[in-house]
Amino acid sequence: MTIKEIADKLGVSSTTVSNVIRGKDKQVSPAMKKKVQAALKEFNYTPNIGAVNLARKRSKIIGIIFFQMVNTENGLQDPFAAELIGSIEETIRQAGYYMMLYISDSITEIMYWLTGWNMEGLIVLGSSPVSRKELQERFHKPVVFIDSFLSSGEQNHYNVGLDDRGGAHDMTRYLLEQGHRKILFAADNLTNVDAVRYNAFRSAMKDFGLNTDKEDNFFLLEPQPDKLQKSMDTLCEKITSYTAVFCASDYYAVKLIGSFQDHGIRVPDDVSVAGFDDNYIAELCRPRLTTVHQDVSLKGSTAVRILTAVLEGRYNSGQEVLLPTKLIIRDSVRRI
Amino acid sequence: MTIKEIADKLGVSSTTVSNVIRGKDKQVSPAMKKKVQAALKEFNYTPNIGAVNLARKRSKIIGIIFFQMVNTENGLQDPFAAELIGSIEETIRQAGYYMMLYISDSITEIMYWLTGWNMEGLIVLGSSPVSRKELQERFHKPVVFIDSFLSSGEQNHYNVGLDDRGGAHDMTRYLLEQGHRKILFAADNLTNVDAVRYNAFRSAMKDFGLNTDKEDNFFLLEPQPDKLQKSMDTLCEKITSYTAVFCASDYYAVKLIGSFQDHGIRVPDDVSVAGFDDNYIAELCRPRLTTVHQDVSLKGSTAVRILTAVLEGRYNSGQEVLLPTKLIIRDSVRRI
DNA sequence: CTGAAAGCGCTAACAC
DNA sequence: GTGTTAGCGCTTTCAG
Repeated sequence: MTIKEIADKLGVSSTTVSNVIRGKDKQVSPAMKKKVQAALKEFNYTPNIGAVNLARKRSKIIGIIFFQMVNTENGLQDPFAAELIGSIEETIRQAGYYMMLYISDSITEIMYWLTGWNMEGLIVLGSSPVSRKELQERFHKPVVFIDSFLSSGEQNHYNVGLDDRGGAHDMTRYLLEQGHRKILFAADNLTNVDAVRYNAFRSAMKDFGLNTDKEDNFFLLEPQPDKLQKSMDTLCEKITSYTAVFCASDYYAVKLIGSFQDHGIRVPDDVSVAGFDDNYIAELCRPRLTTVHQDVSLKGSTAVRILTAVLEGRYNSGQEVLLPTKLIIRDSVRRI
Repeated sequence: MTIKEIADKLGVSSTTVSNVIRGKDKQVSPAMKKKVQAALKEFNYTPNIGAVNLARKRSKIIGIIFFQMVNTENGLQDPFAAELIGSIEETIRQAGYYMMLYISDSITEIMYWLTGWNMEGLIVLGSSPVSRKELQERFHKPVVFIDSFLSSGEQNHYNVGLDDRGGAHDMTRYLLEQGHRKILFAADNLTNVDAVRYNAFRSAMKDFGLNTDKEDNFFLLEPQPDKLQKSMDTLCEKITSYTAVFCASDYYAVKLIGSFQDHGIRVPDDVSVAGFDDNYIAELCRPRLTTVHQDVSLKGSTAVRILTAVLEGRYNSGQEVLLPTKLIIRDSVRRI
């Protein structure tokens, strides 16, 4: 059922129908309005969104893209990405936009998709720095990154991140307060967010006058599925000289607790373990994980809100938003 | 850069340009073809997909919808949904379609979205039976359900599910072989997939000449966040008369193992626990979970493959596809 | 082999 | 108030 068909049935022009549809009421008589509205209802009219977009030269589509991260399987597997997408979808829908998802690391493909659909804006998860620059050059609409870092002078780009610094600092302080001195930080890389977390850990240690030597306080986990177990085992052997390990994510923390258990090392009796993120596994495992909480849904909705505000010309805050963290004390760290 | 602009620059008609773009080579001279292709490259032409769709009266969009399930939070939180979406996206993209995601349980909203975007097909996750019938009446294009059930005579609808029956049967057999006789089945409902699993459990028990009384072998978990812990506690108190519990999902199994531990009940020494799904938590927790594996990514890609095959008129298998399960024996069930 | 013209469903000046 | 008309960017007859 098209506007024209409705108009014909009513013996009026399509402009009139279009006008009442779009609420340009002032230009149409009350009687006509009633009549048209009745017909609209009767024939169950639904606008062809594509046609509207073509005519209005916009799309109301917000693209969500995953730059696939290296060394990682299907990025959507982890609950973090899932919750994020869920909250993004909800916020987009409520704002009257539509969402298209694309997972790729080919800038060519991405650009084709972006311009082909005339996307109004973009939300990027897991940005890789390489393609990042090209994006900047070839896509001239607002883009909001999640957990990324803006370069200086980056126009029309926004970022919603986490106060990783504060979170890691708080956790380190807590470990120190519980009497721990020999603490190991474990992560699978030392870039982006993980670097921030590690540096905050380090600086908190330093403030306490403790050893800050990377050789001594950092352990690199190999993320590849076939190598991860081996690095966990290595860590288990090495652990005797430490009383606590602070993992860059809950996933690794829980995995590590399991490995410790397999090696007959008790948590937290023999060694304490702390995580980061407060995933749903943090409360599922035993001992329950002491970790740093972040509000993932808020991250997603914030990203969308910034984007829509920019699109509608009503954004006036900074390009960078850092969400707060919260220390969650459970059972995997003990006082010594 | 539009077709017309390119055509003007080259001094040819837009039809010619369009022809080479669409590979209608036979109708255009090799020389012309080269020339146009060069221009296309030079000006970095990208078709306006919306315009193409309008002209061709199709959309190449496949809609993915979540009927929000009752009693459940953001459905996307769980890793199952996440992995599913990931594999669906990948398969859709590779098949040359686009994906739009929508989470809603309002049939009105859904219909608006579906017809407004002229979706070519639909994949439904977590269907609720109510809206299901309306969908059937109002959307006359192929829809593939995941983990649902087709009513007889349902036209143009497909379902990809799991051999839940076989999986639950295998697990029950295994528990019996390990010497268990008093087995409790725990789930948060007795509909859909969970009903199939429970019935298969029951029938395997019956085949073994064992008690099949629901009062005695079924425990209802209250899924609401504030009530779940209480039902877990109740289960823990009740457990003395059983030697094993078979949970309808890994999530509950792991949660239950934690609760048992909290109550000083050892798994698998005091009681065995089995799960279903083989989530990534199944290998993360301790003891590692004995469970029934399903290939979630395959589920997603199968759904998309069926849909695209139907759309392209090359589907000739049944409306119902049941994916196989596999028994995964780990450490949460012991021989008694 | 190439091009003119109509049309996909809708919007937006601009007349009447 | 209501209708006419010209597009939005592309495809697709149908002539030449």
